[in-house]
Amino acid sequence: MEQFPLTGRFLMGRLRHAMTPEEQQIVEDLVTTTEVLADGTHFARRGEVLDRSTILIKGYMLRTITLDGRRSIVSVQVPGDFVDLHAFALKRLDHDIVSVGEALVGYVLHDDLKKVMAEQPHLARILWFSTLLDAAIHREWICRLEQLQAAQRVAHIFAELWYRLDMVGIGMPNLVRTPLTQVQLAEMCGVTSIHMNRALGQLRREGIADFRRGTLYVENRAQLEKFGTFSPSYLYGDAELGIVDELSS
Amino acid sequence: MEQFPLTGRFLMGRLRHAMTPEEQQIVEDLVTTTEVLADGTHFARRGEVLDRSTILIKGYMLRTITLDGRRSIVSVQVPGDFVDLHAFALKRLDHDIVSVGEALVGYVLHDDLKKVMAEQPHLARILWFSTLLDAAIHREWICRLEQLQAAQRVAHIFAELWYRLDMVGIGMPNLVRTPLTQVQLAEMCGVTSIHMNRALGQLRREGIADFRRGTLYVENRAQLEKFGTFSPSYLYGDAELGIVDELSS
DNA sequence: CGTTCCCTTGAGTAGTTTCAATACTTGTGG
DNA sequence: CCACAAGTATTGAAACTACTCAAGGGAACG
Repeated sequence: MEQFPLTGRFLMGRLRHAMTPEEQQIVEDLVTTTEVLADGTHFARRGEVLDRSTILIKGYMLRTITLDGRRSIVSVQVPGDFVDLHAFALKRLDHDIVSVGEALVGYVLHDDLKKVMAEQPHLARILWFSTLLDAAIHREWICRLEQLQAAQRVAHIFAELWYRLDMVGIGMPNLVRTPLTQVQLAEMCGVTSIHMNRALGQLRREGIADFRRGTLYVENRAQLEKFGTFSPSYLYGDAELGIVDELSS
Repeated sequence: MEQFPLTGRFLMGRLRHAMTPEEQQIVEDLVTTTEVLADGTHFARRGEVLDRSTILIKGYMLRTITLDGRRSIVSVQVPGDFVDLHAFALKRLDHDIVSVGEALVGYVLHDDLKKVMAEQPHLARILWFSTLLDAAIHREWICRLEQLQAAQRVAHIFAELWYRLDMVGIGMPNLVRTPLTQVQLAEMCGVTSIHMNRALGQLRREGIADFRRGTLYVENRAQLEKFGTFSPSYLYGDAELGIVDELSS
Protein backbone atom coordinates (compact mmCIF):
# COMPACT_ATOMS: atom_id res chain seq x y z
CA MET A 1 0.00 0.00 0.00
CA GLU A 2 2.93 2.35 0.48
CA GLN A 3 4.24 1.40 -2.91
CA PHE A 4 0.87 1.48 -4.65
CA PRO A 5 -1.31 3.91 -2.70
CA LEU A 6 -4.05 4.01 -5.32
CA THR A 7 -4.33 0.46 -6.59
CA GLY A 8 -2.58 -1.49 -3.86
CA ARG A 9 -5.82 -3.21 -2.88
CA PHE A 10 -6.69 -4.25 -6.41
CA LEU A 11 -7.10 -8.06 -6.29
CA MET A 12 -5.47 -8.12 -2.86
CA GLY A 13 -6.18 -11.46 -1.22
CA ARG A 14 -6.99 -12.92 -4.59
CA LEU A 15 -4.82 -12.99 -7.67
CA ARG A 16 -2.64 -10.04 -6.84
CA HIS A 17 0.28 -12.36 -6.23
CA ALA A 18 0.01 -13.45 -9.89
CA MET A 19 0.80 -9.90 -11.00
CA THR A 20 4.45 -9.08 -11.46
CA PRO A 21 5.75 -5.92 -9.76
CA GLU A 22 5.93 -4.35 -13.22
CA GLU A 23 2.28 -5.15 -13.83
CA GLN A 24 1.34 -3.72 -10.47
CA GLN A 25 3.17 -0.57 -11.45
CA ILE A 26 1.38 -0.42 -14.80
CA VAL A 27 -1.97 -0.62 -13.04
CA GLU A 28 -0.95 2.08 -10.59
CA ASP A 29 0.12 4.31 -13.46
CA LEU A 30 -3.16 3.77 -15.27
CA VAL A 31 -4.91 6.00 -12.77
CA THR A 32 -4.78 9.47 -14.26
CA THR A 33 -6.80 11.39 -11.70
CA THR A 34 -8.54 10.80 -8.40
CA GLU A 35 -11.66 12.33 -6.93
CA VAL A 36 -13.52 12.35 -3.65
CA LEU A 37 -17.23 11.67 -4.09
CA ALA A 38 -19.79 12.79 -1.55
CA ASP A 39 -22.37 10.35 -0.22
CA GLY A 40 -24.96 9.43 -2.81
CA THR A 41 -23.07 10.69 -5.85
CA HIS A 42 -24.62 9.14 -8.92
CA PHE A 43 -21.56 9.07 -11.10
CA ALA A 44 -22.61 6.72 -13.88
CA ARG A 45 -26.04 6.02 -15.26
CA ARG A 46 -27.65 3.24 -17.25
CA GLY A 47 -27.21 3.81 -20.94
CA GLU A 48 -24.38 6.27 -20.58
CA VAL A 49 -21.41 5.73 -22.88
CA LEU A 50 -18.15 5.94 -20.97
CA ASP A 51 -14.59 6.47 -22.12
CA ARG A 52 -13.05 5.83 -18.74
CA SER A 53 -13.38 3.35 -15.92
CA THR A 54 -13.18 3.79 -12.20
CA ILE A 55 -11.33 2.05 -9.44
CA LEU A 56 -12.61 2.37 -5.90
CA ILE A 57 -9.76 3.34 -3.61
CA LYS A 58 -11.57 4.09 -0.38
CA GLY A 59 -15.20 3.82 0.67
CA TYR A 60 -18.14 1.95 -0.77
CA MET A 61 -20.23 2.05 -3.91
CA LEU A 62 -23.41 0.39 -5.11
CA ARG A 63 -24.63 -0.74 -8.48
CA THR A 64 -28.33 -0.17 -8.83
CA ILE A 65 -31.01 -0.88 -11.39
CA THR A 66 -34.30 0.94 -11.40
CA LEU A 67 -37.27 -1.01 -12.74
CA ASP A 68 -40.64 0.64 -12.94
CA GLY A 69 -39.50 3.37 -10.60
CA ARG A 70 -38.31 1.09 -7.84
CA ARG A 71 -34.61 0.85 -7.14
CA SER A 72 -32.74 -2.38 -6.60
CA ILE A 73 -29.20 -2.76 -5.42
CA VAL A 74 -27.51 -5.45 -7.49
CA SER A 75 -24.03 -5.25 -6.02
CA VAL A 76 -21.78 -3.62 -3.46
CA GLN A 77 -18.23 -2.59 -4.15
CA VAL A 78 -15.45 -2.37 -1.59
CA PRO A 79 -12.02 -0.72 -1.76
CA GLY A 80 -9.80 -2.26 -4.40
CA ASP A 81 -12.69 -3.07 -6.72
CA PHE A 82 -12.36 -1.91 -10.29
CA VAL A 83 -15.95 -0.71 -10.12
CA ASP A 84 -16.88 -0.29 -13.74
CA LEU A 85 -14.12 -1.96 -15.65
CA HIS A 86 -17.13 -3.61 -17.28
CA ALA A 87 -17.65 -0.37 -19.12
CA PHE A 88 -14.37 -0.87 -20.97
CA ALA A 89 -15.67 -3.89 -22.81
CA LEU A 90 -19.37 -3.04 -22.70
CA LYS A 91 -18.95 0.67 -23.42
CA ARG A 92 -22.45 1.38 -22.22
CA LEU A 93 -23.58 0.46 -18.75
CA ASP A 94 -26.75 -1.44 -17.98
CA HIS A 95 -26.89 -0.08 -14.43
CA ASP A 96 -26.21 2.97 -12.27
CA ILE A 97 -23.28 3.41 -9.94
CA VAL A 98 -23.68 5.36 -6.72
CA SER A 99 -21.42 6.09 -3.80
CA VAL A 100 -22.53 5.34 -0.25
CA GLY A 101 -20.70 7.41 2.26
CA GLU A 102 -17.70 9.40 1.12
CA ALA A 103 -15.68 7.57 -1.49
CA LEU A 104 -12.29 8.07 -3.09
CA VAL A 105 -12.04 6.89 -6.69
CA GLY A 106 -9.40 6.83 -9.41
CA TYR A 107 -10.06 7.20 -13.12
CA VAL A 108 -8.53 5.11 -15.87
CA LEU A 109 -8.85 5.99 -19.54
CA HIS A 110 -10.12 3.35 -21.92
CA ASP A 111 -7.52 4.36 -24.46
CA ASP A 112 -4.83 3.41 -21.97
CA LEU A 113 -6.56 0.12 -21.29
CA LYS A 114 -6.55 -0.57 -25.03
CA LYS A 115 -2.78 -0.27 -24.97
CA VAL A 116 -2.63 -2.74 -22.10
CA MET A 117 -4.77 -5.15 -24.09
CA ALA A 118 -2.38 -4.91 -27.02
CA GLU A 119 0.89 -5.01 -25.13
CA GLN A 120 0.22 -6.89 -21.91
CA PRO A 121 -1.83 -10.02 -22.61
CA HIS A 122 -1.16 -11.51 -19.19
CA LEU A 123 -2.25 -8.39 -17.38
CA ALA A 124 -5.24 -8.17 -19.70
CA ARG A 125 -6.29 -11.60 -18.57
CA ILE A 126 -5.98 -10.54 -14.96
CA LEU A 127 -8.19 -7.52 -15.60
CA TRP A 128 -10.65 -9.82 -17.30
CA PHE A 129 -10.52 -12.08 -14.26
CA SER A 130 -11.38 -9.17 -12.01
CA THR A 131 -14.59 -8.45 -13.93
CA LEU A 132 -15.60 -12.08 -13.75
CA LEU A 133 -15.35 -11.95 -9.98
CA ASP A 134 -18.30 -9.61 -10.10
CA ALA A 135 -20.18 -12.11 -12.22
CA ALA A 136 -19.45 -14.87 -9.72
CA ILE A 137 -20.72 -12.69 -6.89
CA HIS A 138 -23.82 -11.89 -8.93
CA ARG A 139 -24.50 -15.60 -9.30
CA GLU A 140 -24.23 -16.16 -5.59
CA TRP A 141 -26.63 -13.28 -5.00
CA ILE A 142 -29.11 -14.85 -7.40
CA CYS A 143 -28.87 -18.08 -5.49
CA ARG A 144 -29.23 -16.25 -2.19
CA LEU A 145 -32.38 -14.50 -3.40
CA GLU A 146 -33.81 -17.70 -4.81
CA GLN A 147 -33.33 -19.78 -1.71
CA LEU A 148 -33.04 -17.79 1.48
CA GLN A 149 -35.47 -15.76 3.47
CA ALA A 150 -34.90 -12.23 4.65
CA ALA A 151 -32.85 -12.82 7.83
CA GLN A 152 -30.61 -15.34 6.11
CA ARG A 153 -30.20 -13.10 3.09
CA VAL A 154 -28.90 -10.23 5.12
CA ALA A 155 -26.68 -12.55 7.15
CA HIS A 156 -25.20 -13.76 3.88
CA ILE A 157 -24.54 -10.18 2.77
CA PHE A 158 -22.86 -9.39 6.07
CA ALA A 159 -20.67 -12.47 5.88
CA GLU A 160 -19.69 -11.70 2.30
CA LEU A 161 -18.89 -8.06 2.99
CA TRP A 162 -16.79 -8.97 5.99
CA TYR A 163 -14.88 -11.57 4.02
CA ARG A 164 -14.21 -9.16 1.17
CA LEU A 165 -12.97 -6.51 3.57
CA ASP A 166 -10.66 -9.07 5.15
CA MET A 167 -9.26 -9.96 1.75
CA VAL A 168 -8.25 -6.38 1.02
CA GLY A 169 -6.80 -5.96 4.47
CA ILE A 170 -9.34 -3.70 6.13
CA GLY A 171 -11.49 -6.19 8.02
CA MET A 172 -11.76 -5.86 11.79
CA PRO A 173 -12.45 -8.51 14.42
CA ASN A 174 -16.03 -8.78 15.66
CA LEU A 175 -17.34 -5.82 13.76
CA VAL A 176 -17.95 -4.42 10.31
CA ARG A 177 -18.35 -0.71 9.80
CA THR A 178 -20.41 0.24 6.75
CA PRO A 179 -22.21 3.31 5.50
CA LEU A 180 -25.31 1.21 4.80
CA THR A 181 -28.78 1.89 6.16
CA GLN A 182 -31.58 -0.57 6.73
CA VAL A 183 -33.26 0.80 3.61
CA GLN A 184 -30.23 -0.13 1.52
CA LEU A 185 -29.94 -3.56 3.09
CA ALA A 186 -33.59 -4.03 2.18
CA GLU A 187 -32.89 -3.01 -1.41
CA MET A 188 -30.11 -5.60 -1.58
CA CYS A 189 -32.28 -8.33 -0.15
CA GLY A 190 -35.43 -7.64 -2.11
CA VAL A 191 -37.63 -6.97 0.91
CA THR A 192 -39.28 -3.87 2.30
CA SER A 193 -37.32 -1.80 4.78
CA ILE A 194 -39.91 -2.58 7.41
CA HIS A 195 -39.37 -6.26 6.96
CA MET A 196 -35.61 -5.76 6.96
CA ASN A 197 -36.00 -4.07 10.31
CA ARG A 198 -37.78 -7.13 11.65
CA ALA A 199 -35.20 -9.47 10.11
CA LEU A 200 -32.41 -7.52 11.82
CA GLY A 201 -34.42 -7.72 15.03
CA GLN A 202 -34.50 -11.48 14.64
CA LEU A 203 -30.71 -11.66 14.16
CA ARG A 204 -30.33 -9.54 17.28
CA ARG A 205 -32.71 -11.64 19.36
CA GLU A 206 -31.03 -14.84 18.27
CA GLY A 207 -27.60 -13.45 19.11
CA ILE A 208 -26.30 -13.86 15.57
CA ALA A 209 -25.61 -10.26 14.65
CA ASP A 210 -26.35 -6.80 15.91
CA PHE A 211 -26.60 -4.10 13.27
CA ARG A 212 -26.93 -0.58 14.60
CA ARG A 213 -26.66 2.56 12.51
CA GLY A 214 -24.19 1.16 10.02
CA THR A 215 -22.07 -0.90 12.36
CA LEU A 216 -22.39 -4.65 12.60
CA TYR A 217 -21.35 -6.39 15.79
CA VAL A 218 -20.84 -10.14 15.70
CA GLU A 219 -19.77 -12.37 18.55
CA ASN A 220 -19.57 -15.63 16.68
CA ARG A 221 -18.59 -15.29 13.08
CA ALA A 222 -19.00 -18.98 12.28
CA GLN A 223 -22.56 -18.82 13.55
CA LEU A 224 -23.31 -15.87 11.27
CA GLU A 225 -21.86 -17.68 8.27
CA LYS A 226 -23.73 -20.83 9.05
CA PHE A 227 -27.01 -19.01 9.46
CA GLY A 228 -26.53 -17.23 6.13
CA THR A 229 -25.27 -20.44 4.45
CA PHE A 230 -22.18 -18.50 3.47
CA SER A 231 -19.24 -20.31 1.99
CA PRO A 232 -16.54 -18.10 0.50
CA SER A 233 -15.34 -20.20 -2.41
CA TYR A 234 -17.19 -18.04 -4.94
CA LEU A 235 -15.05 -15.08 -3.93
CA TYR A 236 -11.96 -16.77 -5.38
CA GLY A 237 -9.75 -15.81 -2.45
CA ASP A 238 -6.23 -17.10 -2.13
CA ALA A 239 -7.28 -19.22 0.79
CA GLU A 240 -9.92 -21.07 -1.19
CA LEU A 241 -9.50 -24.43 -2.83
CA GLY A 242 -5.84 -23.88 -3.47
CA ILE A 243 -4.42 -21.10 -5.53
CA VAL A 244 -4.57 -21.67 -9.23
CA ASP A 245 -1.12 -20.82 -10.44
CA GLU A 246 -1.77 -21.41 -14.08
CA LEU A 247 -2.76 -17.81 -14.50
CA SER A 248 0.74 -16.80 -13.59
CA SER A 249 2.16 -18.77 -16.48
CA MET B 1 -24.20 -20.04 -40.62
CA GLU B 2 -23.09 -21.88 -43.77
CA GLN B 3 -19.68 -20.30 -43.49
CA PHE B 4 -19.36 -20.76 -39.74
CA PRO B 5 -21.50 -23.76 -38.83
CA LEU B 6 -20.12 -24.07 -35.32
CA THR B 7 -19.72 -20.51 -34.11
CA GLY B 8 -21.91 -18.60 -36.53
CA ARG B 9 -24.33 -17.65 -33.78
CA PHE B 10 -21.64 -16.36 -31.45
CA LEU B 11 -22.61 -12.75 -30.65
CA MET B 12 -25.13 -12.79 -33.48
CA GLY B 13 -27.51 -9.88 -33.09
CA ARG B 14 -25.01 -8.17 -30.83
CA LEU B 15 -21.42 -7.33 -31.57
CA ARG B 16 -20.81 -9.93 -34.25
CA HIS B 17 -20.70 -7.19 -36.87
CA ALA B 18 -17.69 -5.75 -35.03
CA MET B 19 -15.73 -8.92 -35.75
CA THR B 20 -13.79 -9.00 -38.99
CA PRO B 21 -14.25 -12.04 -41.24
CA GLU B 22 -10.76 -13.10 -40.20
CA GLU B 23 -11.72 -12.94 -36.54
CA GLN B 24 -14.87 -14.91 -37.20
CA GLN B 25 -12.69 -17.52 -38.87
CA ILE B 26 -10.29 -17.58 -35.93
CA VAL B 27 -13.18 -18.22 -33.56
CA GLU B 28 -14.53 -20.97 -35.79
CA ASP B 29 -11.10 -22.60 -35.90
CA LEU B 30 -10.77 -22.44 -32.13
CA VAL B 31 -13.29 -25.25 -31.82
CA THR B 32 -11.25 -28.42 -31.76
CA THR B 33 -13.99 -30.97 -31.19
CA THR B 34 -17.74 -31.14 -30.84
CA GLU B 35 -19.94 -33.39 -28.77
CA VAL B 36 -23.62 -34.14 -28.39
CA LEU B 37 -24.73 -34.11 -24.76
CA ALA B 38 -27.79 -36.00 -23.58
CA ASP B 39 -30.41 -34.26 -21.46
CA GLY B 40 -29.18 -33.53 -17.96
CA THR B 41 -25.50 -34.04 -18.63
CA HIS B 42 -23.57 -32.45 -15.80
CA PHE B 43 -20.44 -31.55 -17.69
CA ALA B 44 -18.74 -29.12 -15.35
CA ARG B 45 -18.90 -28.89 -11.60
CA ARG B 46 -18.20 -26.23 -9.00
CA GLY B 47 -14.56 -26.27 -7.99
CA GLU B 48 -13.38 -28.19 -11.03
CA VAL B 49 -10.29 -26.82 -12.75
CA LEU B 50 -10.78 -26.65 -16.50
CA ASP B 51 -8.31 -26.39 -19.35
CA ARG B 52 -10.93 -25.87 -22.03
CA SER B 53 -14.07 -23.86 -22.54
CA THR B 54 -17.31 -24.72 -24.25
CA ILE B 55 -19.45 -23.00 -26.80
CA LEU B 56 -23.08 -23.99 -27.09
CA ILE B 57 -23.93 -24.68 -30.71
CA LYS B 58 -27.40 -26.15 -30.43
CA GLY B 59 -29.75 -26.68 -27.53
CA TYR B 60 -29.88 -25.23 -24.04
CA MET B 61 -27.78 -25.34 -20.92
CA LEU B 62 -28.17 -24.17 -17.34
CA ARG B 63 -25.77 -22.87 -14.75
CA THR B 64 -26.72 -24.07 -11.32
CA ILE B 65 -25.54 -23.56 -7.77
CA THR B 66 -26.40 -25.94 -4.99
CA LEU B 67 -26.66 -24.44 -1.52
CA ASP B 68 -27.42 -26.64 1.43
CA GLY B 69 -28.63 -29.40 -0.89
CA ARG B 70 -31.11 -27.28 -2.78
CA ARG B 71 -30.41 -26.46 -6.40
CA SER B 72 -30.82 -23.01 -7.92
CA ILE B 73 -30.62 -22.12 -11.57
CA VAL B 74 -28.63 -18.94 -11.93
CA SER B 75 -28.64 -18.66 -15.71
CA VAL B 76 -29.83 -20.14 -18.98
CA GLN B 77 -27.68 -20.41 -22.06
CA VAL B 78 -28.94 -20.41 -25.63
CA PRO B 79 -27.21 -21.36 -28.89
CA GLY B 80 -24.25 -19.13 -29.67
CA ASP B 81 -23.37 -18.59 -26.02
CA PHE B 82 -19.79 -19.22 -25.03
CA VAL B 83 -21.04 -21.08 -21.99
CA ASP B 84 -18.02 -21.24 -19.76
CA LEU B 85 -15.58 -18.86 -21.31
CA HIS B 86 -15.52 -17.62 -17.72
CA ALA B 87 -13.44 -20.65 -16.91
CA PHE B 88 -10.62 -19.32 -19.10
CA ALA B 89 -10.01 -16.38 -16.81
CA LEU B 90 -11.33 -17.91 -13.60
CA LYS B 91 -9.84 -21.37 -14.17
CA ARG B 92 -12.08 -22.86 -11.53
CA LEU B 93 -15.83 -22.58 -11.77
CA ASP B 94 -18.06 -21.42 -8.95
CA HIS B 95 -21.10 -23.19 -10.40
CA ASP B 96 -22.23 -26.30 -12.24
CA ILE B 97 -23.17 -26.48 -15.90
CA VAL B 98 -25.90 -28.85 -17.05
CA SER B 99 -27.58 -29.51 -20.37
CA VAL B 100 -31.36 -29.41 -20.67
CA GLY B 101 -32.57 -31.39 -23.60
CA GLU B 102 -30.06 -32.64 -26.12
CA ALA B 103 -27.26 -30.15 -26.69
CA LEU B 104 -24.45 -29.83 -29.21
CA VAL B 105 -21.32 -28.19 -27.84
CA GLY B 106 -17.88 -27.29 -29.17
CA TYR B 107 -14.68 -27.34 -27.14
CA VAL B 108 -11.99 -24.68 -27.18
CA LEU B 109 -8.61 -25.15 -25.53
CA HIS B 110 -7.40 -22.53 -23.10
CA ASP B 111 -3.94 -22.73 -24.60
CA ASP B 112 -5.39 -21.60 -27.91
CA LEU B 113 -7.25 -18.79 -26.19
CA LYS B 114 -3.99 -17.66 -24.64
CA LYS B 115 -2.59 -17.27 -28.13
CA VAL B 116 -5.58 -15.19 -29.10
CA MET B 117 -5.02 -12.99 -26.06
CA ALA B 118 -1.41 -12.42 -27.09
CA GLU B 119 -1.94 -11.95 -30.80
CA GLN B 120 -5.46 -10.62 -31.25
CA PRO B 121 -6.16 -7.88 -28.72
CA HIS B 122 -9.30 -6.72 -30.51
CA LEU B 123 -10.76 -10.18 -30.62
CA ALA B 124 -9.74 -10.67 -26.99
CA ARG B 125 -11.78 -7.64 -26.09
CA ILE B 126 -14.77 -9.07 -27.91
CA LEU B 127 -14.44 -12.33 -26.03
CA TRP B 128 -14.24 -10.36 -22.83
CA PHE B 129 -17.37 -8.50 -23.87
CA SER B 130 -19.20 -11.76 -24.33
CA THR B 131 -18.52 -12.83 -20.76
CA LEU B 132 -19.72 -9.50 -19.46
CA LEU B 133 -23.04 -10.02 -21.19
CA ASP B 134 -23.60 -12.85 -18.75
CA ALA B 135 -22.84 -10.50 -15.89
CA ALA B 136 -25.36 -7.98 -17.22
CA ILE B 137 -27.99 -10.69 -17.46
CA HIS B 138 -27.14 -11.78 -13.93
CA ARG B 139 -27.74 -8.26 -12.70
CA GLU B 140 -31.12 -8.12 -14.36
CA TRP B 141 -32.02 -11.44 -12.74
CA ILE B 142 -31.05 -10.07 -9.35
CA CYS B 143 -33.30 -7.11 -9.94
CA ARG B 144 -36.09 -9.36 -11.14
CA LEU B 145 -35.83 -11.52 -8.01
CA GLU B 146 -35.69 -8.50 -5.75
CA GLN B 147 -38.72 -6.77 -7.17
CA LEU B 148 -41.14 -9.04 -8.95
CA GLN B 149 -43.47 -11.72 -7.77
CA ALA B 150 -43.68 -15.20 -9.22
CA ALA B 151 -45.91 -14.63 -12.26
CA GLN B 152 -43.99 -11.54 -13.30
CA ARG B 153 -40.68 -13.26 -12.75
CA VAL B 154 -41.50 -16.08 -15.09
CA ALA B 155 -42.95 -13.66 -17.63
CA HIS B 156 -39.66 -11.80 -17.53
CA ILE B 157 -37.75 -15.03 -18.13
CA PHE B 158 -39.97 -15.88 -21.07
CA ALA B 159 -39.54 -12.45 -22.60
CA GLU B 160 -35.79 -12.58 -22.17
CA LEU B 161 -35.44 -16.05 -23.63
CA TRP B 162 -37.55 -15.14 -26.61
CA TYR B 163 -35.53 -12.02 -27.25
CA ARG B 164 -32.25 -13.88 -27.01
CA LEU B 165 -33.46 -16.53 -29.43
CA ASP B 166 -34.51 -13.81 -31.84
CA MET B 167 -31.07 -12.26 -31.67
CA VAL B 168 -29.36 -15.47 -32.73
CA GLY B 169 -31.90 -16.02 -35.46
CA ILE B 170 -33.92 -18.92 -34.10
CA GLY B 171 -36.90 -17.11 -32.59
CA MET B 172 -40.37 -17.93 -33.87
CA PRO B 173 -43.51 -15.80 -33.95
CA ASN B 174 -46.03 -16.37 -31.17
CA LEU B 175 -44.24 -19.26 -29.59
CA VAL B 176 -41.06 -20.32 -27.83
CA ARG B 177 -40.05 -23.94 -27.71
CA THR B 178 -37.88 -24.89 -24.76
CA PRO B 179 -36.83 -28.07 -23.01
CA LEU B 180 -37.73 -26.52 -19.66
CA THR B 181 -40.13 -28.01 -17.15
CA GLN B 182 -42.14 -26.21 -14.51
CA VAL B 183 -39.70 -27.48 -11.91
CA GLN B 184 -36.84 -25.74 -13.71
CA LEU B 185 -38.79 -22.53 -14.16
CA ALA B 186 -39.41 -22.65 -10.42
CA GLU B 187 -35.70 -23.07 -9.77
CA MET B 188 -35.00 -19.99 -11.91
CA CYS B 189 -37.61 -17.91 -10.14
CA GLY B 190 -36.86 -18.95 -6.59
CA VAL B 191 -40.29 -20.39 -5.89
CA THR B 192 -41.58 -23.91 -5.34
CA SER B 193 -42.73 -25.85 -8.36
CA ILE B 194 -46.24 -25.90 -6.95
CA HIS B 195 -46.30 -22.15 -6.76
CA MET B 196 -44.83 -21.92 -10.25
CA ASN B 197 -47.69 -24.05 -11.47
CA ARG B 198 -50.15 -21.58 -10.01
CA ALA B 199 -48.24 -18.63 -11.44
CA LEU B 200 -48.38 -20.20 -14.89
CA GLY B 201 -52.08 -20.77 -14.33
CA GLN B 202 -52.47 -17.08 -13.63
CA LEU B 203 -50.66 -16.13 -16.85
CA ARG B 204 -52.95 -18.51 -18.72
CA ARG B 205 -56.13 -17.17 -17.12
CA GLU B 206 -55.12 -13.60 -17.81
CA GLY B 207 -54.34 -14.42 -21.43
CA ILE B 208 -50.72 -13.34 -21.15
CA ALA B 209 -48.95 -16.59 -21.86
CA ASP B 210 -49.72 -20.26 -22.11
CA PHE B 211 -46.89 -22.61 -21.20
CA ARG B 212 -47.60 -26.27 -21.87
CA ARG B 213 -45.02 -29.02 -21.73
CA GLY B 214 -42.09 -26.91 -22.76
CA THR B 215 -43.81 -24.77 -25.35
CA LEU B 216 -44.84 -21.21 -24.68
CA TYR B 217 -47.69 -19.71 -26.68
CA VAL B 218 -48.10 -15.94 -26.64
CA GLU B 219 -50.71 -13.91 -28.48
CA ASN B 220 -49.56 -10.47 -27.49
CA ARG B 221 -45.85 -10.17 -26.99
CA ALA B 222 -45.97 -6.58 -25.86
CA GLN B 223 -48.41 -7.56 -23.14
CA LEU B 224 -46.05 -10.29 -21.91
CA GLU B 225 -43.14 -7.89 -21.82
CA LYS B 226 -45.14 -5.26 -20.04
CA PHE B 227 -46.40 -7.71 -17.45
CA GLY B 228 -42.85 -8.94 -16.79
CA THR B 229 -41.45 -5.37 -16.86
CA PHE B 230 -39.04 -6.57 -19.52
CA SER B 231 -36.94 -4.07 -21.39
CA PRO B 232 -34.17 -5.55 -23.53
CA SER B 233 -31.47 -2.91 -23.20
CA TYR B 234 -29.44 -5.04 -20.77
CA LEU B 235 -29.01 -7.66 -23.50
CA TYR B 236 -26.86 -5.27 -25.51
CA GLY B 237 -28.52 -6.15 -28.81
CA ASP B 238 -27.74 -4.27 -31.98
CA ALA B 239 -31.19 -2.75 -31.91
CA GLU B 240 -30.71 -1.21 -28.49
CA LEU B 241 -29.68 2.35 -27.77
CA GLY B 242 -27.60 2.56 -30.90
CA ILE B 243 -24.71 0.35 -31.76
CA VAL B 244 -21.50 1.32 -30.09
CA ASP B 245 -18.97 1.26 -32.85
CA GLU B 246 -16.00 2.16 -30.76
CA LEU B 247 -15.33 -1.47 -30.12
CA SER B 248 -14.70 -1.94 -33.80
CA SER B 249 -11.89 0.58 -33.76
C1' DC C 1 -49.76 -51.24 -20.29
C1' DG C 2 -47.60 -50.01 -16.66
C1' DT C 3 -43.92 -46.96 -14.85
C1' DT C 4 -42.13 -42.58 -14.49
C1' DC C 5 -41.98 -38.01 -14.84
C1' DC C 6 -44.64 -33.93 -15.18
C1' DC C 7 -48.51 -31.28 -14.08
C1' DT C 8 -52.65 -29.89 -11.20
C1' DT C 9 -55.61 -28.91 -7.12
C1' DG C 10 -56.94 -28.12 -2.06
C1' DA C 11 -56.30 -26.72 2.69
C1' DG C 12 -53.61 -24.96 6.34
C1' DT C 13 -49.34 -22.45 7.68
C1' DA C 14 -45.45 -19.31 7.41
C1' DG C 15 -43.25 -15.31 5.51
C1' DT C 16 -43.78 -10.76 3.63
C1' DT C 17 -46.23 -6.50 2.48
C1' DT C 18 -49.05 -2.62 3.29
C1' DC C 19 -50.82 1.06 5.89
C1' DA C 20 -50.53 3.63 9.86
C1' DA C 21 -48.40 5.58 13.65
C1' DT C 22 -44.50 6.65 16.84
C1' DA C 23 -39.76 7.42 18.30
C1' DC C 24 -34.85 8.11 17.84
C1' DT C 25 -30.56 10.63 15.54
C1' DT C 26 -28.22 13.83 13.19
C1' DG C 27 -27.42 18.08 11.25
C1' DT C 28 -28.90 22.93 10.60
C1' DG C 29 -30.29 27.54 11.55
C1' DG C 30 -31.96 30.73 14.81
C1' DC D 1 -28.29 26.12 23.26
C1' DC D 2 -32.62 24.93 21.61
C1' DA D 3 -35.93 23.98 17.92
C1' DC D 4 -36.82 22.06 13.93
C1' DA D 5 -36.46 19.17 9.88
C1' DA D 6 -35.12 15.18 7.56
C1' DG D 7 -33.69 10.91 7.60
C1' DT D 8 -33.63 6.53 10.03
C1' DA D 9 -35.47 3.00 12.99
C1' DT D 10 -39.34 0.60 15.35
C1' DT D 11 -43.97 -1.48 16.32
C1' DG D 12 -48.89 -3.30 15.40
C1' DA D 13 -52.64 -5.22 12.71
C1' DA D 14 -54.71 -6.80 8.47
C1' DA D 15 -54.04 -8.47 3.84
C1' DC D 16 -51.53 -10.82 0.57
C1' DT D 17 -48.00 -14.02 -1.38
C1' DA D 18 -45.71 -18.17 -1.15
C1' DC D 19 -44.73 -22.67 1.24
C1' DT D 20 -45.82 -27.27 2.97
C1' DC D 21 -48.16 -31.45 3.03
C1' DA D 22 -51.13 -34.38 0.70
C1' DA D 23 -53.45 -36.37 -3.01
C1' DG D 24 -54.74 -37.19 -7.74
C1' DG D 25 -54.57 -36.70 -13.01
C1' DG D 26 -52.12 -36.68 -17.49
C1' DA D 27 -48.57 -37.50 -20.95
C1' DA D 28 -44.62 -39.91 -22.65
C1' DC D 29 -41.64 -43.95 -22.97
C1' DG D 30 -40.29 -48.48 -22.95
